[in-house]
Amino acid sequence: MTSPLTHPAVEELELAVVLHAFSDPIRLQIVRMLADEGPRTCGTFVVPVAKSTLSHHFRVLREAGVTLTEPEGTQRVVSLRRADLDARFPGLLDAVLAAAPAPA
Amino acid sequence: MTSPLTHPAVEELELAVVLHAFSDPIRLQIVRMLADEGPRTCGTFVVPVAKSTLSHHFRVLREAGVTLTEPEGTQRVVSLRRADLDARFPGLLDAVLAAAPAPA
DNA sequence: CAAGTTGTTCGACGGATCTCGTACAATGGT
DNA sequence: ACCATTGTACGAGATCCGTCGAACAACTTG
Repeated sequence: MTSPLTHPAVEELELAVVLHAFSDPIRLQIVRMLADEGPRTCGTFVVPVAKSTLSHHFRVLREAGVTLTEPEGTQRVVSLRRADLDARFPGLLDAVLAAAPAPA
Repeated sequence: MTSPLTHPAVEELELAVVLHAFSDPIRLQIVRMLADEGPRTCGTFVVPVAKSTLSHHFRVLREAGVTLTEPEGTQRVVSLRRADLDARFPGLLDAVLAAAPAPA
């Protein structure tokens, strides 16, 4: 609601940063939900953390270039930057998703 | 030289832990060297950190299940657990290696 | 305009991480 | 035996990370 929502460009994505974004159970869960059910607003993610913590994770994912966050009224729609990730790190997202928990 | 060199079993490998092991530039560099030139002793890795720091990174990689460390006289031979990683997280190692720096 | 909804920001806390230098252990060679 | 080589273990320090609650900002709706 304040910041200009900065996202890194495709050529700016760094492998170590993206991997670090993936290396947290909560964020992994978020990525999995995004992959399974498409873009959603922040509030629809049911994870066992406080709202501010969830906001923190969205920032990490966004700044790493994993997700795209777009304002939409009072809410924010979060989506996976699948094409960008595939272009920069071919196969990485698929491999992570294939191995991510709760594949059911 | 002291510890019994514990390695996690294949079924014990955790995605978040492995990803975290990959999410450091130095360790990424180590993994790349291992993939490119096969098993090597600890001392043959030329990285810009102190010896004790390098030892720390080897421990992180080993405990995550990324590498196998075997005593060999005074030295220790480090190798990639490629088959185990592929079995547990298909495509992950390849994707990381394909995206890792210094692909030349 | 007032109130409610949605999500961020801030400060704080505990714990983990990366880094180093020094000291130590284990093996091999002289 | 003694020493050199190889790598680990042990603090220690600085930084970062994940977590929370409380306060704030932005937009929608009554």
